[in-house]
Amino acid sequence: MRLHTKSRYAVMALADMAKFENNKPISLRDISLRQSISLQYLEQIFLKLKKHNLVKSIRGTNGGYILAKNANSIKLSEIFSALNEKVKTIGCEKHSKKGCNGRSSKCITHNLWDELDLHINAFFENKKLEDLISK
Amino acid sequence: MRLHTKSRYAVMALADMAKFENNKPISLRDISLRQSISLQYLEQIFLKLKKHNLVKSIRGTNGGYILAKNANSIKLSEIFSALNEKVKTIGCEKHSKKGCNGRSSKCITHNLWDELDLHINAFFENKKLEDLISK
DNA sequence: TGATACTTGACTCAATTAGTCGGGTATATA
DNA sequence: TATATACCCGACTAATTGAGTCAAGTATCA
Repeated sequence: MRLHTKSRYAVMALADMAKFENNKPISLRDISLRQSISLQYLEQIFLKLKKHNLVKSIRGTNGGYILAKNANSIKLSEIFSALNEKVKTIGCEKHSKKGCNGRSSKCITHNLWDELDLHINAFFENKKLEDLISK
Repeated sequence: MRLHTKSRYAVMALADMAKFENNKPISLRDISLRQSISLQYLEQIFLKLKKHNLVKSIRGTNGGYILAKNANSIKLSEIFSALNEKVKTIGCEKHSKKGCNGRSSKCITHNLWDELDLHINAFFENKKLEDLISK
């Protein structure tokens, strides 16, 4: 069971931004150097973060990204959903009332995976970006 | 973020056994048919379950497997650990006090992944095999 | 006008997982 | 004692898919 690097890097990068915030745009180059993440990989990630309104971009010289909202109001769940990270219990359509694995009824463990999903999402729902940098 | 099929099938198979338990060994063939899991894949899975003392095997005609303990005392965490399923936050050695990603210090999100790990494990720690079949 | 930095799609490479194959061995039952 | 059943186990294949790179942009500042 693993998280994708994109989600992990997204959280790292945003935490980095929150930490080094000073009203100026932060360039991906800086984040790349500080967090040891390839610049071009970061570009892919920030494209998604931007599309989901977690960051705003400023182009050109001295450009970069700024957080679109305050770090204390960005939930980790938003970041993960921007990156399309989700719990996949393959074969069981999540929340599906229909069958699993092509069978006509729900599989014997169907409810379990649903619960697990809720349990994990609750974790991300209750964590804010700010929680990562304070202290 | 996904579970391996082996872990999922292991839970399904054991739940199946708990459900159809009647003091006789249950053959993998039966489980295979009921749960639509390939027999040979089940064999791989049960090898591990056996090594971790979750099931006992009886060889020969009318052989099969029986649960090594009562369904209400088998924690899902035991099943997952038998199958080597674990949360991997690659790059950060779990619980490591040393650096992440080759850096000298802990990465900015290190504690987060530790917490996530604990959170997920707690879920499996509190679930018993029996919980899946009652009702 | 040149440098900086965001934008975007396509592509490669490697790892890992899912699942199969085939040849065992042990045991119950007829 | 023969035979069928069912566990045992290592090796192998095939496909996915994720991680990360490449290349060719476009916008903006100084």
